[in-house]
Amino acid sequence: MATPQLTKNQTLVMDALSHSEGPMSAYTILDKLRDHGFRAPLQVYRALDKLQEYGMVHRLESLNAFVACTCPHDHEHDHGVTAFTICEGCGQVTEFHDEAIEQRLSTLTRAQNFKTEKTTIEIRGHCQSCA
Amino acid sequence: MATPQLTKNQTLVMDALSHSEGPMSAYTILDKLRDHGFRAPLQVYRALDKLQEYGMVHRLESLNAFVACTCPHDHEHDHGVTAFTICEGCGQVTEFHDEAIEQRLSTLTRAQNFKTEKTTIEIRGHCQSCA
DNA sequence: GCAATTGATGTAATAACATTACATGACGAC
DNA sequence: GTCGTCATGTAATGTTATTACATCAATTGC
Repeated sequence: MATPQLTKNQTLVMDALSHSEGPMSAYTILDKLRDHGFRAPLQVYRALDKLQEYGMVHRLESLNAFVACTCPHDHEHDHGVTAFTICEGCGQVTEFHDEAIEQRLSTLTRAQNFKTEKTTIEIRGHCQSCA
Repeated sequence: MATPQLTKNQTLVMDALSHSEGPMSAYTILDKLRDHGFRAPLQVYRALDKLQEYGMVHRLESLNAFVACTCPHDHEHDHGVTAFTICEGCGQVTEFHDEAIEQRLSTLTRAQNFKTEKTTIEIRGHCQSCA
């Protein structure tokens, strides 16, 4: 999907996430953006929905939080399955992609005639520094 | 981990989940168990925590819901990584395990010196009937 | 026996996350 | 200009999860 011009709110949310060290909850983003006129959760959720649609933001299901995509490419093509390691110590999140896993999952879902729409892979643990 | 004798509340929650077609939220479980004396969310969450610890229940992060483990074995040994397909149509959840994926993830996390504690794999889509 | 500890339970209150409903404004197509 | 569409603003509410504190039962050590 081609990334369209972002709206004002989408830009604000994207910037907040980009400049953050780690993942942020919707309400944390809201608080960061109060100075910029944000008043209600919905403003954040609406922007996040679009940004996810554009592939610029990922939702971490196990944290109820959001991160900017760290993928070096632009977002004009699909990157397939996205996986994350999430450090319980420092909160660091690392995004990665792996063709082999993607293939294998595809084989397995195909075997049960399952039509995949979205795949979530999240690995909780401790990073090298926090082990 | 050897499965200990379940307490009264744990048994009630486990039975509720076992007899359910699909995943249930904590609050849905609570409602089902009002007749059995449950009054507060915490009673459910405490039981669920233990049941997950014993490997008898899995949490579906992308649904904020819980399912009984469908693994045919008893729960006295680790089954490694658990993955799920989740149908958006009928709500059916299928649990599966795959050695190849486990190996591959292990290799990848090892490469970043990441110590895995819990792995979440959830595939949202449509099952054969609902496609 | 009987403190002391541990683990399960009960209850209330609150925190954290997310959505519904409805109103308004900006802008291009026609 | 008016219609349709999309972004926005605001309030209210719904859903999920935790904190804090009190009680009770079983076990241990003395």
